[in-house]
Amino acid sequence: MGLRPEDVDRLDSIVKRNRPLQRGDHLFRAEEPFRNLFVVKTGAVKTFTQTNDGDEQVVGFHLPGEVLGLDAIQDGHHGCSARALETTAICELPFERLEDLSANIPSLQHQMFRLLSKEISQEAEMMALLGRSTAEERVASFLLSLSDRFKRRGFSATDFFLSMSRQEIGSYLGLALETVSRLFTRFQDEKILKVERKHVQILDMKRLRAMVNHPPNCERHRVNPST
Amino acid sequence: MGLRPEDVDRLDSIVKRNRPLQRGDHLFRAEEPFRNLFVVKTGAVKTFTQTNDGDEQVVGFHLPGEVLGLDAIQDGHHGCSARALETTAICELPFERLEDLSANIPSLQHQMFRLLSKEISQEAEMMALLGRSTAEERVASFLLSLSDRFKRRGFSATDFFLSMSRQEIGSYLGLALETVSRLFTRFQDEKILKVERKHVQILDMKRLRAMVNHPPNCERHRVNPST
DNA sequence: AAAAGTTATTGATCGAGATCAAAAATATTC
DNA sequence: GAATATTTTTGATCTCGATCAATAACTTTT
Repeated sequence: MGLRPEDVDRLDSIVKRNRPLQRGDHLFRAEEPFRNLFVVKTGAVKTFTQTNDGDEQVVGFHLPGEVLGLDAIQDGHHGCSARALETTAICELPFERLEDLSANIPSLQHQMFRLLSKEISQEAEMMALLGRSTAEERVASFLLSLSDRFKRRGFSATDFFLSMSRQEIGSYLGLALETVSRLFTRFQDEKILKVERKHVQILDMKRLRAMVNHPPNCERHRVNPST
Repeated sequence: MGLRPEDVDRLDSIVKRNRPLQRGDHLFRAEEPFRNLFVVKTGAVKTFTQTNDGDEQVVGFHLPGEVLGLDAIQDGHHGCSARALETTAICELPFERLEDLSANIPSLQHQMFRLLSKEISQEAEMMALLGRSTAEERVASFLLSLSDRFKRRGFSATDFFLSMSRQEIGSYLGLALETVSRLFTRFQDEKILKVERKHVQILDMKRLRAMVNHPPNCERHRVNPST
């Protein structure tokens, strides 16, 4: 990432490695004071908030290489809770030490700004998805996003396991769990996917991509027209 | 913000002030190279992207004191376009210079991290809103958000002008413009608002807040159940 | 391996909000 | 200020996806 080897060592020296989390273990809880950023090494984590009517709203899924806790820098408290979706190894980065290092290593400061900015871009994209698309488009986007992220980490882009339930996917995408399930079934009928419970294979990446770029009813029945 | 006076001078020395934008003028366009962050001094700006079917998707409204361009740090290109909604005064902050200064002024670096983190938190909140709430809740949230932001800047929290159209509000909230219009009418009938085209007065802040915290059908007809 | 609990699928029904349509109010142009 | 264009309001209808319900598949416990 453009850091000199000796700077990498300095960064490495502040990283704490803990014993792995088991499925269901909390990494942190909403309202807790913020001390560390967390990086997923292996496994998967969900972040979520409690809605006013008591049930949980998933705000993100975090795969290996991804950072958690960026929203908490703001006021020193976590705005959401984080739980492991499966056995998960995590690194801890004490944020104060990271700030000190950043002030002394310009390229690290730059990477930090980029990291935060990337999070902002991705969330903006998600807002656009939630604001305008059909259920079909949301599920397709979700699968493509997972596929990309697995690929980037060296896993298969077309054959992977979902570590989250239909319920959690639905909550994240603003859909009922039944709708998610039905779309998986439909995509399978259309030979776009092979789905067997948590095991997903993408058979026709092209058509999946086309769903996101050219939603089914481009002229009529759009969610947000300006015609 | 915890900066020493001499640091404020240094920060001030890199700020550029341009002539005001007129309604409809572009501040920047999607894909353009990123050089500066922008701060709204007076007026209002919308940011938006083009959807694949050609029309515009509003991703944010920016009022005095708010910063634009944070999503572009990531890869050096703007991910959305920005246009003035009314006559608007803007300050420009050359980002490279800001990075240099940040490396030398720890409290400035800290403020930068907080600023980026705040943007992440706010977008996460918006995602939650788009993911689970009814049209009523969205419009109520939107009005409360504007009210807060005006108040923070010393304007009236209960009496203000919308600089954006119903269309733009709808696009931002993931609703049809007709739905926005109908809700304004309904809130007026219920004596919660007085709306006269762009002029909004909040008559019953309590009930408006209650809509966001206790959505109408808390038990049934929720968008995302987990019962 | 049977029992109990979870999670996922599938079907039937219903409603919030999108879409279509037209009129009314406001803004802009000539 | 009449004419044209834009924005907003209001009404009627329709659809996607939520909700309700029941079964099926899988997991965990005993």
